[in-house]
Amino acid sequence: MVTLKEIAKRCDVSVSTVSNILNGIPKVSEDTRQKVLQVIKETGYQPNYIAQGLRKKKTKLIGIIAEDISLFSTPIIIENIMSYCETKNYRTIMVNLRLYARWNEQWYQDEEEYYSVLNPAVQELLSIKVDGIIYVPGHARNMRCFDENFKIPAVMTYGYTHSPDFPSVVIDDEKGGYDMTEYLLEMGHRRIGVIGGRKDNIHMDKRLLGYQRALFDRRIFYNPDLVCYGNWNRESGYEGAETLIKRNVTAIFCFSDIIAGGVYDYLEEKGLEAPEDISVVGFDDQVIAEYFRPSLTTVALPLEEIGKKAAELLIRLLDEEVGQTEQQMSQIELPCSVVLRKSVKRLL
Amino acid sequence: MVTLKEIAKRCDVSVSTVSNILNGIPKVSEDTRQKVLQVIKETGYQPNYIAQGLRKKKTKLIGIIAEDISLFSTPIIIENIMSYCETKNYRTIMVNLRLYARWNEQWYQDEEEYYSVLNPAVQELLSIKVDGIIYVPGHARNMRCFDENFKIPAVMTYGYTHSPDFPSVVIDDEKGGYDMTEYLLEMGHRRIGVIGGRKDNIHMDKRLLGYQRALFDRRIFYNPDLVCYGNWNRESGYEGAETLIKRNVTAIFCFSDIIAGGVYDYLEEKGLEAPEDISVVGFDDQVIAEYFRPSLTTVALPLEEIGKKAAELLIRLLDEEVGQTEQQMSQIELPCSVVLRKSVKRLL
DNA sequence: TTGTACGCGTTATCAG
DNA sequence: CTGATAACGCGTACAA
Repeated sequence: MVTLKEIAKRCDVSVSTVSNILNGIPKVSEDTRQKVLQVIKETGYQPNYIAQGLRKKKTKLIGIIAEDISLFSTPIIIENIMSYCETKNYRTIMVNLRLYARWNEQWYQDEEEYYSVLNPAVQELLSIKVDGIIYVPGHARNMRCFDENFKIPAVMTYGYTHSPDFPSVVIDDEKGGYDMTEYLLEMGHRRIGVIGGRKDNIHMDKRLLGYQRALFDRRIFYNPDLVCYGNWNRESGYEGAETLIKRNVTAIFCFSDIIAGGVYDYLEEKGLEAPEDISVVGFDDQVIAEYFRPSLTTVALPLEEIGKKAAELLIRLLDEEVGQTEQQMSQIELPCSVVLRKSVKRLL
Repeated sequence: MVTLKEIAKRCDVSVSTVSNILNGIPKVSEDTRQKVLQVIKETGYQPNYIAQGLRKKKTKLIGIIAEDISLFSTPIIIENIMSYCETKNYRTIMVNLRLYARWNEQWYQDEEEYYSVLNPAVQELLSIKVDGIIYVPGHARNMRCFDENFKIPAVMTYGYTHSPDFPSVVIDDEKGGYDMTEYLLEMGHRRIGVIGGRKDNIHMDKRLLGYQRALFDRRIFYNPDLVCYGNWNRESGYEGAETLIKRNVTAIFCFSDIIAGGVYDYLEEKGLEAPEDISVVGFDDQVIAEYFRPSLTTVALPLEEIGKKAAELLIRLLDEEVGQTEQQMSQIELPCSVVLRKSVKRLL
């Protein structure tokens, strides 16, 4: 690694002079300035960020903790965090907890195990002296990643912190559920089945709430028999489809695209076709939605906006040294959008 | 951050004593040992890795440079790197170049721009004092990421370094192309079309070479008219299908699953069906392959193995201080595997 | 323009 | 057995 000292030696000047030049301190002769800049260019010198931070107390480095980068939502959020940070001259670095690969969905069960993975990761970022941290979980839930006396600013994406100290940027699941249900109602559907995840899951509860509210606004009775709980996976979709079709629904609202994949599986097996025989919609707008036949009408998550907003929030915290007062927006909800494709039929 | 000094103060001992206890140096009374360990547990103290590295010259930290974590192959490779590192008690940290998001496929064109992104990322990892680096590109090509006098060990995945200093772990594209072609031949196909990427692309060239060799081994003449160059995307698949079907192929070998998606688009539009009217196979075994109707027979990349092997190589370099001599295996090729699904029909 | 103390948390060394 | 202190690395700030 090329250091300041080396540059100084090559130019026969002191480290101070080189440092001054780099920091734009004017009291340097033009001659030495040119010479030093030349050598810096030749050697490709770049400052050691850690050493800089040692004195300046600011590293201009933001740490990202991802629960699992293999989940479809994570890279998109991270990409947008990074993109925004770059425009504000912050660099980023990332640690990956690999929770999903490690424990396959069970990670939020055992607190102790969770912290045994989280804490070293946090320590790693603190060692590096990041100025702030953004946390990117795999799915929405109530989070307690950092305790109250955590020293540096942190922002939560996707999850709920319920803490004014750590703002969170979440998706508006309820409105997503509402909008899609409203769309199906608009298309003439009245018996709309639902297949989702487990009962205590935040996504599940909020989307279902939106579904109920949309029905209610049209004065349609909510029928719990048309709601299937499951595991967010393809099998749940298959089983849910079987149940719901027996109960004569005209449309199935899957709370994930993967579930919709299972519904398609069932339809294919029974020789049925969407949207002719039954309408199917999803949630997430994963890449696969576009490859389904027929392509899947679904609800797109505002992942780009989440990343951008979280970065924006953190950097504001960092640059403006906002007091606790300004943190009214300690929770920001971002809207989903319905993406129309070809899996819904208009009735009548 | 809890520091050694704090622990020492709380226990009324010196930092040296605490440090000795943590490092298992035996000349400490059992009493103080217990007390200190107790306090360490209570406070959740964890050593500052950077400070440790300052003296020990080893941080037990491995840096990963990803060209773009949004590409399907990257998270899988990284996941497996990390998983292996963890078993060997190495921690990992990652920087993301975002090349794809930045320049959309054009990143390998302009050297200067490329290095303007790569160099700060490398510097970031060097600042942090990682013990070694693994590079994860978005696609295979010849790489010169690090110059000869780069100080720390580095391993390349996916790309070709052609340098004994930096071993690379790559996929055996040629054998992948061979095996799939051989499978199609085995199924009775003789006129097999190909749709791939651009001409100078390593994946394209090697897969095509495998295709040719498989034909040759069966004494079938290679017909360049049955090979369509393109952009690896859905549109290329659509256009390629149009061309190849006019030329009466019975099977189309798409060099990516995405291309196969375009072929399916074309078939649907023309009222044709795979595999009845024509057989279609892909390459990559992305998640979408399983959601295609009919599900897509394709070639799976050894991404897990790449990640694991790269980590293994790097850690061996790190732990054993191998001399240049032992680095015979400066390039390791890992085999792909054919995944049979439902998009191929047996002829006759 | 230069010399040099200082910032950080840990470990190594040596004295008590 | 325990503790004081130097050293590690590199860049910045301030006095000279």
